[in-house]
Amino acid sequence: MNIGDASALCGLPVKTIRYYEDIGLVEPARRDNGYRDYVDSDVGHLRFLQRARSLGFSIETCRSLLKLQEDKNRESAEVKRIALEHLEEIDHKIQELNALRDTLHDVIDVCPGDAGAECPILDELAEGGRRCGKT
Amino acid sequence: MNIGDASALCGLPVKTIRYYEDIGLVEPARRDNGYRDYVDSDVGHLRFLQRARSLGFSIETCRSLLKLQEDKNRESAEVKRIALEHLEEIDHKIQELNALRDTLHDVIDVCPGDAGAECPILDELAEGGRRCGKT
DNA sequence: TCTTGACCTTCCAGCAGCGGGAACCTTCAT
DNA sequence: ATGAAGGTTCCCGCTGCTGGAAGGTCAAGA
Repeated sequence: MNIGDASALCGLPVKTIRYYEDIGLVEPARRDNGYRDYVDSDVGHLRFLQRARSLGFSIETCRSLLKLQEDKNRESAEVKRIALEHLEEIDHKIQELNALRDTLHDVIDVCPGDAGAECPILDELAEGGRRCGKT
Repeated sequence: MNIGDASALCGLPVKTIRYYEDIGLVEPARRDNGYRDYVDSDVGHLRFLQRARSLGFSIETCRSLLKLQEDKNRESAEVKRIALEHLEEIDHKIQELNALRDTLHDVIDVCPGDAGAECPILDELAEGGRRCGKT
C-alpha cells in the first residue's frame, strides 16, 4: 500500500510518516518505482506510534516502547516503569503550569484594564515584586 | 558594563542576551573595542524580559509587552488583554495535560508491572481501546 | 615585557518534531 | 496525449535558545 493509504489508516500526516522512516522507526519495503510499500504490520507500528505520541511520549521513548512491543521476552515491569516516568514528567509540568497560572492570575487581577497607562502587570515585570513565584 | 555583568544582573545567560540582541529586543551600544556596553536601562529591559519569559510569554509577546512598557500613551486594557490571552492558553494546556494524565494513569493502573510479557499498556497502544482520550 | 587566563567577538551547527515548498517522476483516467 | 493526483528527494524554517570553534582584548602576575 502507498504512503497516502497508510497515512489515512494510521492518522499520521504523510510528512510525519516519512520522517519516522528517516529516523528509523518504521522502514517499509520499496517497490520497483521507488514508492514505499506499507504492509499491515507497518501500519500497525504507525498506529502504535500515533497513539504513543498522542499520549505525549517522546520519539525516543516511542522507539523503546516499539521495541518492547516486538520483544516477546519483555517484562511488563519495564513498560510500566517507562510509563510511570512519563506520568511523573507530566505531573511535574502540570504543577509548573498551575503555579504559573496562579501567578499570572494574581497579577492580572489587580490590573484595571482601562484606558489609563497605569499597569500593575508591567510594573510587576519591570520591578519584579515579591509576589513573583519561583522562590 | 560588559555583557557578563549584565548577565549577572538580569539572570539571563550571556548567550541568551546576545540572542535577544540578534532578534532586536535589546540592542546595547558598542565600545571602540567592539564590546557591548550595557547601561542601566538595557539591564532593566533584560530583567523585564527574564520575568516575562519566566511567566511563559512568547518572545514575540515579550516584544509587544516591552513596547507597551516604553509607550507612555499605552492603555492598561491592552496589556491586560494580552495577559488574559496568555492565561487562557495556559489553562488550555493544563486541561490537555490533565486529560493526558488521567488517560495515562488509567492505563498504567491495569498493568501488572511484573516479569511477565503481558502488558495492557502496550495492548492499548497497539489496539487503541475505547478508553483512549481525545474523542 | 611577556604570558596567562578570563573575558569578549562572530559565525555555524544542533536540539524536537515535524511542516512547507521546490523540482522532479509515476500512475491513472480521459 | 494530457492533466491531475499521487509519489520521490532535498533543503529550509519554526521556538528559543545552547554549545563550540576560531579569534580579539584586557588586567594581573612573574
